[in-house]
Amino acid sequence: MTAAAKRGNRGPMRLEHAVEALGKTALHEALGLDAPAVVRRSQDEKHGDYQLNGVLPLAKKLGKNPRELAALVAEKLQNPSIFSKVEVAGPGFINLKLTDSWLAEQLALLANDANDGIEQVAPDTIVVDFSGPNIAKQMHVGHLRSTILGDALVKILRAQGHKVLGDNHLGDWGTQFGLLIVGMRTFGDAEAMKKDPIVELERVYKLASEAKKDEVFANEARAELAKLQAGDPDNKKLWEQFVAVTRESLDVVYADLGVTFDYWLGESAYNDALPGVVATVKAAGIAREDNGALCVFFKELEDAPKDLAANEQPFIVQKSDGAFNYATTDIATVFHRSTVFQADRSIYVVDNRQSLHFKQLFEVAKRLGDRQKLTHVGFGSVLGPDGKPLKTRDASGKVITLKNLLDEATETAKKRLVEEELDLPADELDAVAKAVGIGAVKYADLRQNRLSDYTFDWDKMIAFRGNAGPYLQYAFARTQSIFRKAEVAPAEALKAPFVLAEPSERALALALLAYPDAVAGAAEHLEPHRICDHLYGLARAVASFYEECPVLKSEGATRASRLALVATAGKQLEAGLKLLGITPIARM
RNA sequence: GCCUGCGUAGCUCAGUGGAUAGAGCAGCGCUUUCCUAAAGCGUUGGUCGCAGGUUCGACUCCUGCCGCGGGCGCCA
Repeated sequence: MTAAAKRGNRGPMRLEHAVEALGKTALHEALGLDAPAVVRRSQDEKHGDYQLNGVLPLAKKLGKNPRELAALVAEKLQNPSIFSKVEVAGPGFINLKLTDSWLAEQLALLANDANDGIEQVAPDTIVVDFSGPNIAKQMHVGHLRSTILGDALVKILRAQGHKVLGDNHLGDWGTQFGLLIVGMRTFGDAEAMKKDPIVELERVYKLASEAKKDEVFANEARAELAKLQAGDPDNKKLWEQFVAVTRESLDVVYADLGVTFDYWLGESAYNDALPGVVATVKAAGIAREDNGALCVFFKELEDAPKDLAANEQPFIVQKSDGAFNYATTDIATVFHRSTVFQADRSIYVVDNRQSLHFKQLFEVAKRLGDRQKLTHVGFGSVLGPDGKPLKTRDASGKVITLKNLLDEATETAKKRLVEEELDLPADELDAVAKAVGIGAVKYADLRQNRLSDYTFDWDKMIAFRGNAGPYLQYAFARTQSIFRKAEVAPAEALKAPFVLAEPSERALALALLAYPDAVAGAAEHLEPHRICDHLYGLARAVASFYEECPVLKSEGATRASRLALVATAGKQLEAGLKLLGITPIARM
């Protein structure tokens, strides 16, 4: 039984699914076969609300005239309580217009649904691995994508009913610590370390990275790393200090962003498991030694995926000096998620540049018997206005740390709020400014397809105009403003029957009813920007509705219905913003 | 060289094999005695990189080419 069937007629449905199902039934009745109805929203409203495209490929297959076939199907679709118009058009499309009363009925289900209409699925345990910053570095704009995307994905999957574990897989182990230890001894400034430890760590790390070109320095670093990994107490103490200092600076940014994790299992958490991983890989017979390192060569394996086999690049599980690397750690992490977390799926929200590594990792994990569904959610790089990878300083020499960006966005929002001279209580000003500023930064990142590179434009990001975070917050605030004046609680208003008379009321209803499909699409493709698109469309529908339909000045059933529309829109904007990790504000 | 991603309006970007390819910004014009103008309405703007192919139908799928980026041995 499907989730929708289980729910019976008590909960709302995904509208597109519902129409698809009606279409499928009609195809079956008319032609005696099962085929997808291929239902899509109409691009142009003069073609109706939805169109059924499935007849055309069938006509080809059956060798029949598509328009005649479409006419047969259209006949079976006749149902005056659901469709006000069923029309064969063009080469064999069937245009469908839904009745106002059926829309109103569906809308009432949606408005009063506990999950805002989001389809509840059979729950999986899903680990979302995101953010994963490195020790000794401040977060910069490049870290935003993984953090924001991952956080949104956690929330979206949770909203579907999954058990989701957010895991921050910190880069807290490995070669860089040898460098840091020697670097601190050579270049460290105790005063600076007290004053602004993360900045000092970063400075020292940069110097050490330069200095490692010198063989003596590099050897020293390797020796200190070996000591650390062997459990040397002095080095362990230093390592702990580096991690703690970094963690402090990270916590400030995560607090600003409102991002939390269920686990902080960095690379160091898997140290003890690494020898076992190597043993397992050896036992599976998929690796061999090459130049002293233990490597998996995919072109030597049976049935290896073509792109992996075509690549010379081996997957190195143990280095020639016997040490382990990130491949080893990542395999251990996969095992941990399977055995300890009982995860059905793991999702890695990591830069596209690591896509080969993840393909290799997933293939190896499969060959080692892991049964999780492993997915790499990649994303493009952050580019500067010149189209090149973003510098850590902008043209004016300003350091683009994430903290600086968030602070400036908040400042700009605050300035704007003061200028507007709204009736905002003074004690709310800072919180609202923060919600607006940070919401703008998050939305600017989330609204784009994650795969494309991202052109970072500081000014645009804090312009707060058009398709931007503050516009959505503004749309929500306006809905709440109406209820303050109406002196009715939105939850009460929702209970009124919907009357869809004006075109903008109908358009708003259609926009609202598309939410469950948008969330399902975002979850299926792991693309939060689908929710951004939906919410922006909804906010526009609400704005147009305000122009055409006075709410408070209307009367009787019309007023009650309009209040219900505003309440439903407000509820959905609020829920949708929360899925994106953006704070809805009742007053701005 | 091999692998991989991208190329859509002046700029930044959407676009499930379907009808006349859409937004925002920028430009031009209009709307505030009216529930928040961070808004609304209108308008200008396109060889969907190029060439083939598959298809009733291609921005979408396939092949080749051009252009830009990323990855390519012990960093992560």
